[in-house]
Amino acid sequence: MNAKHAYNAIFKVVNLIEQGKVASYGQVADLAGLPGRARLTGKALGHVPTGLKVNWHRVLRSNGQIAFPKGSELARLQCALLQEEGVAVFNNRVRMKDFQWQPDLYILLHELDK
DNA sequence: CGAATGACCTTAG
DNA sequence: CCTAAGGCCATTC
Repeated sequence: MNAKHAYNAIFKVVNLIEQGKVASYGQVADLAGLPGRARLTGKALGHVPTGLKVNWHRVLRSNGQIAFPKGSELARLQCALLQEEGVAVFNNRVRMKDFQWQPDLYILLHELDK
């Protein structure tokens, strides 16, 4: 599997995350068939092809923290986007217990197997 | 081609 | 709560 396919798989998984829910980089990597490559997820989200819409703001660190330094432009943006979707963000962080995405395995297999 | 660099993770202290 | 260390690996320099 080359990098291009990996990126596609990642984008696909990220776009499957439902509104009002969040997932971690590692979780996305796993579901995309890239176990142990959480960093690649971050890499991918940092190089989204222009014109392609990706729900990057629903992806957080495994502990629920936003991956950007607090106060940075991107952090503020991600915060705002999440709150618009009903996800409570406190001090640059989300309570994973309350908002973590529970993937629908049926849809997941159906979507990724093509 | 080797070294540095990340939108990371987990465990241990 | 925090730091440190070890693992991961595509991309860039």
